[in-house]
Amino acid sequence: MTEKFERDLLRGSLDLMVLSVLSEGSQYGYSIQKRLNAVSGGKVNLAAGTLYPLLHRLESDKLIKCRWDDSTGRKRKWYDLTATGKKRLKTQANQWQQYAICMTNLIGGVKPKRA
Amino acid sequence: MTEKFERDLLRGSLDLMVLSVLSEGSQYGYSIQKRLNAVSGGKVNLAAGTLYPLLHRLESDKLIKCRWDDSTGRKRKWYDLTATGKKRLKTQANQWQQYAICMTNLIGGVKPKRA
DNA sequence: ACAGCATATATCGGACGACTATATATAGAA
DNA sequence: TTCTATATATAGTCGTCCGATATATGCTGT
Repeated sequence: MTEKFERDLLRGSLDLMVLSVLSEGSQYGYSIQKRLNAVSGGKVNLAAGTLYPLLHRLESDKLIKCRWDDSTGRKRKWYDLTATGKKRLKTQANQWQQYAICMTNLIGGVKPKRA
Repeated sequence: MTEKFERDLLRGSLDLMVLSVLSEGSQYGYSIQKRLNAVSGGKVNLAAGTLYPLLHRLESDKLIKCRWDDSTGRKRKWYDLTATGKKRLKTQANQWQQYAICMTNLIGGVKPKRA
């Protein structure tokens, strides 16, 4: 059931999704994956081949930073937002909201299949 | 100034945008471009190299149909939604709204865990 | 008449990212 | 031991958004 969102619908907001999740606190890749899945009711189900390259990209853009840590009993790569990342999160979220308003106007105008 | 939305933000919803515009009635490529620009306050500014291939794709998917007409004084390629296209518009709009809810939750701070 | 610009459509090639497939390794359960 | 879930990684594929480029017409100003 719970069908996934279409591929390209997520493109362009996946970065924002991950940054948002990380704004809740430290996470590692796998936990981000599970968190997004939970929050979306199963509709965002990132493949590992999507997630890890994405994290590497965010890291090389200095939006997030990582550290290996096994003090929780298992070796994991923990990620945190950088200051730049927090700023980016804000501007991206803002832009997304403007985009959403625009889309809502467009779609909203769809409605009436005449009386 | 009105900056354009980031490239990939629109990816995945451009089809929906165009279908929405066409639900208002017959339009030709150039007018769709101008209409989206107006509705978005200048933030959606499709390149011709984006728009026309997109229209061709929607047409080959039988979501829209076209006819050349110059009775308005100029030769233009007019597009209309097909029955399939109208159906697709509804399901896509619906899916987008679910996606928007999901994003809003995330951006909104995902808020309180448990309880 | 002509220049210049907006209108109008079209295609090609580049860039980039989501996804599939594949690989590796460890922890816990059967 | 075997199987599954956890955990990370990369290579290759594919779709599409966009810039560049091409062509043609209509209008406006000089």
